[in-house]
Amino acid sequence: MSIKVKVGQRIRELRNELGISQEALANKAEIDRTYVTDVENGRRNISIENLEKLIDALQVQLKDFFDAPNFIK
Amino acid sequence: MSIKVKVGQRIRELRNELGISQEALANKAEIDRTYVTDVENGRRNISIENLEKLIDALQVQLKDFFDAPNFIK
DNA sequence: TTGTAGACTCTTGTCGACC
DNA sequence: AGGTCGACAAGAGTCTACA
Repeated sequence: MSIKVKVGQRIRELRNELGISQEALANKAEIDRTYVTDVENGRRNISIENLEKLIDALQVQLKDFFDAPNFIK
Repeated sequence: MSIKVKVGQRIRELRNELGISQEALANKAEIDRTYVTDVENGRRNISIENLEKLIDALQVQLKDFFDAPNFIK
């Protein structure tokens, strides 16, 4: 499975834990809502700057974002 | 300090620990050497796919790459 | 609320060359 | 070995609109 898909799944997982909509997350992170949809569905190769914004908005540390079974090799 | 700069510093740190050149790292990760230079110097907003390639080539886990003082908030 | 599509701008990422 | 430049194709990221 590609890293894009794994990142998308992890974002969706954390967003659901927070109980907020894609639009609310996009607003918090100050990025486009339709772009969040694409990222969650593994269709975009997100840059580190936008990934950091999303992870901040999800209120986790970068290292904890990647501390999930999917990311371990 | 921007995430681009932090990522660049961390890549350089880990590359130096491995004792390999930018060119050797670029070859291992299958990305362009001049691009590695720019990334290490914090001038490029790298995508998750290329960042994963570099981190693989540096032989660390994603979560360990981001488990450094610079990245903790 | 989420997903998709189209059109758009600007940057990523590659490559060759030179220092 | 590392840094920079210039040119380029490809893709990131935005926005409007509609289902």
